[in-house]
Amino acid sequence: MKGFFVAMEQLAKTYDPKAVEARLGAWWERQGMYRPEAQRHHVKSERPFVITIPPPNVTGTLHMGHALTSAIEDLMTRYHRMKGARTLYVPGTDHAGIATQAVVEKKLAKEGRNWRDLSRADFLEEVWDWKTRSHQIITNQQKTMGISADWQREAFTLDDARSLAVRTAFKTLFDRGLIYRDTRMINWDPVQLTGVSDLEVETEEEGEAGHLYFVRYPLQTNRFSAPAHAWGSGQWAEGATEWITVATTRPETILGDTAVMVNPDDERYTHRVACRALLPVLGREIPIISDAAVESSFGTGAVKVTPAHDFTDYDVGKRHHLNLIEVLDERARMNENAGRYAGLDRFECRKRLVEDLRKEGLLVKIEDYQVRLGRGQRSGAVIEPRISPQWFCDMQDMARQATEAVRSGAVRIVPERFEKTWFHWLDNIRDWCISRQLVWGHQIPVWYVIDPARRDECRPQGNFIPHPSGFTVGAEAAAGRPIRYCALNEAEALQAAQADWGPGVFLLQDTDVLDTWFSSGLWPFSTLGWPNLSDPDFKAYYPTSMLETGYDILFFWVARMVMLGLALTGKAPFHTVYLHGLIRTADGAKMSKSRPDRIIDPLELVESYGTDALRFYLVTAGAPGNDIKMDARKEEGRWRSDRIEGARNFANKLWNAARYTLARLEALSAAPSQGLSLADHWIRARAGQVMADVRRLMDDYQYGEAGKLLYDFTWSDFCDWYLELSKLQNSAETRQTLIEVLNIILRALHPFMPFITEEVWQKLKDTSHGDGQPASLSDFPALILAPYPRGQQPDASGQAAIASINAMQDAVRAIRNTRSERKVAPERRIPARIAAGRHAAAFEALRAGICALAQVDAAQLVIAEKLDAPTEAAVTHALGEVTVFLPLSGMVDLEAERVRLTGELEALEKAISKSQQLLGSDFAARAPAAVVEKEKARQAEAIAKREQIRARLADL
RNA sequence: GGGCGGUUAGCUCAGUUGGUCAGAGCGCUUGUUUUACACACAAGAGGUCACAGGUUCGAGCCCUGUACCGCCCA
Repeated sequence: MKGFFVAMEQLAKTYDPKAVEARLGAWWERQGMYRPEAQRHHVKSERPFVITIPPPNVTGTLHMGHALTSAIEDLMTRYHRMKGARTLYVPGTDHAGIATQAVVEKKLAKEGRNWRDLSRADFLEEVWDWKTRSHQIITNQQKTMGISADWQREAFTLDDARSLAVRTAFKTLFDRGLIYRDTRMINWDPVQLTGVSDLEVETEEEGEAGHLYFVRYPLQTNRFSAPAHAWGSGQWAEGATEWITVATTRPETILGDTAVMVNPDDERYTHRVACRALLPVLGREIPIISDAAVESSFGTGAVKVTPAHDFTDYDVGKRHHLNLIEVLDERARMNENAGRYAGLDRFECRKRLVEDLRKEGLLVKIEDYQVRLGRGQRSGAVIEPRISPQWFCDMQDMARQATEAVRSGAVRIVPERFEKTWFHWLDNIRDWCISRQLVWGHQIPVWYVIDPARRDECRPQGNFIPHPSGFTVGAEAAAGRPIRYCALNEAEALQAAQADWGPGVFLLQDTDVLDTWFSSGLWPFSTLGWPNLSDPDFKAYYPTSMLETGYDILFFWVARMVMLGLALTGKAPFHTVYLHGLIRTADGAKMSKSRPDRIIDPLELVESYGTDALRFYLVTAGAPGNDIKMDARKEEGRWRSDRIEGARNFANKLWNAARYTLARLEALSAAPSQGLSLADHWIRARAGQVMADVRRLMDDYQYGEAGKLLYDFTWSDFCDWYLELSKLQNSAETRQTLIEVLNIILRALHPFMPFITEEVWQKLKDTSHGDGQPASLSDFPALILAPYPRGQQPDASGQAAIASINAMQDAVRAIRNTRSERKVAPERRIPARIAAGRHAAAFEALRAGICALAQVDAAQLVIAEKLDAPTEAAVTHALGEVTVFLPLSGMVDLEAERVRLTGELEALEKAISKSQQLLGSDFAARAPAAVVEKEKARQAEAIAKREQIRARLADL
């Protein structure tokens, strides 16, 4: 027993994550255990498991969403590594063009500097500085989270290898005619001064508080052909006799109107079609047209048409050959076409124009209206539809292939319900605007042949560089030669151009950069050496196995990876997509979007509870694809969460179970062989049973359920029952069982709680040295590389052990219940008589355990197959096969006992008659035999109990 | 307007082939300094699984409809 206490002293009474996490993380990495090459123990038949990290943006720090990502991905990685697959988890970060640029712009603004005053080179230096700092924070966070990624393969979307991949991808698609440049209406961010894709525009579901303005336009008639008075005179419309009233939320765009339109089926306006109206302010003659695009129920049924500033109107304009008149500039200020309002911001213009309309008697009314505004995802600015030359990627064929990949099962989406979203989006896809007018990103690999006469005009003006497409040689001079070249680099472009144009040709590269998602879209293969098809990583690890991310970027990222992967590598880049839910704050707001004061740095929670607790919580908090509302609240400046606290308590439970077990192993090191006890047998059978379920759940992506199962097994079966029973056993077999079951628990829990399990496992390995150490313990240098436990359905004797222990547990609980109800003093040992039926032998074997667990007096414990009810007053528990009598002289209230038993009897009668009814119905004929048998057994047990209780009541 | 998800114990949530499925954690009540753990142990209270129909021998689980909440797309 001496060794017992010594060993106990060695481990702290409470688990201290700080003492082990950093040390173990560094050790695993230093030992190369995160690298696939280091896994000498891999099982040949297992396919490699490859997962690339969703590269976090280098905009700042990671939030809880990233922590969830890390927890799940690393769980998958560690699980497959332990299952014996060669495992590669590729880490990296994303340059996040528009987002990072916006963050750095803001940072400079805070310092009182305007980024547009800086040269591009100087600004880029600022961004790189930011990137470096952010990257450092992010990797520190990820290492703290314990992700077992191969850091030697770390990638960045803007590093040299990824840049080559981007240029190659662009050129490949360009050469296939799938990337083209065109001038069309796109979404324009007037704050960041760049085009953005459809996906980057966000619309508030309910709309925002705004107004609907009803404005009347005078119609041209014989007597009123044009305004005779100046705008602002108050008499502008003098002489007009007929009017058409339009409703608009954007009166300032009236200046760009080139028509008024009504629905062809709207009889109110039939007679107006083909009339001409006079545009307020400018007096421009515009036609009244009919087009089905108008909803008659909106406003007056007549709407203004501004083809240059509205998507619908743009299409209408094309159909009706209307003029395009732009009245807004790139910053959404009124331009020279706005007449007297030129130079005003759009909102200021709106105010003034509405006032002027009122003055001229053209404003009919203003109603409150919820306006659905599109806002830039990063800038929050109101997005303007704008006609602009941009690069596009033709999505039609790629989308079809991506659809087919999921439909055919080549790509599986988990949970399955997201497949519908996938199909819907891809079926309605529009071409992707891939160019951005930013500085931070992959410059488009296209070079223009510049007109020699205009070379000076293209020079940078401060930080502004004119787009070279405006300075190319003319068509005549080109004489059929290309005026732009797409190439992998400038040298190649120049070589190609010189072949056509001679040595003096002057080229300038396109100044636009690519949408960040274009480079992210190549991630699963750009990180593995593509476009070098003979790169060993590409050959060994592509296609990857798994893509794990939040469902909010299914379109942004996942769909584009599948499309680009299929188009460029001919293969879907992964076969499974696992989508997790979003982390929300206690009041349901999206964590990533919410106010900064609500964003939780995972490291704060790690500081409070430890990484393992945070990880276990995140993985078991919800079901796949479901959002997780965190219960975190701030107390005294510190984030607290009851759920994570629960996970921390579990870690501590495991720690103490191990602490006790390790001490016992020392104490039992010379224990004699006595054969497996019933308890030993039981816990082994249970372990096999539980692990079978855990494996099934893990392979079915039910990580939360698997975690809960292990939690219950560890806490209830192992700690509450087995460890308590083992205290009474001193055999070599019990020592062996302790080793094996703890070993199973540690291995099974490792993907959930990597640090504490490795720490304890190493100690178990040291303590259990010598013969009989399981191979899964002795043959591996670290738990991270040890095999995941196999499940095993219990054999007949295992099932018998489980049945007996279950019966014993029922008996013990019944006795404890009575002790508590009757307020028996905790230290008082009581007599008990147990009629255990077929479990009699088992109960006899468990005699000491029963006495210890239920505080029964060993001298007064009678166990037999059958027993007569005691003659003295006693409490009776009818437990089916087992009956427990507790003679508690002087403590049994006969009347109370009669009431209690009568109550039980009534419940049983009810259950029996319900059973009877069921068995008498079609159920017996229609339900599967096994189910019917079960029901019969249940009824039989109820009847047995009833008889026991009836007999007891008769005795009372 | 189209689509998806949610509505289960006071709170946060599990419950995937319809047959002990009515669960967990936290909280609550009552005991306990039991020599691994008070970050614990033991006992207990607490829900007609949103509502209305339907299918079925049998329905939180399948179908239809309704209400409310959330999200996505137009």
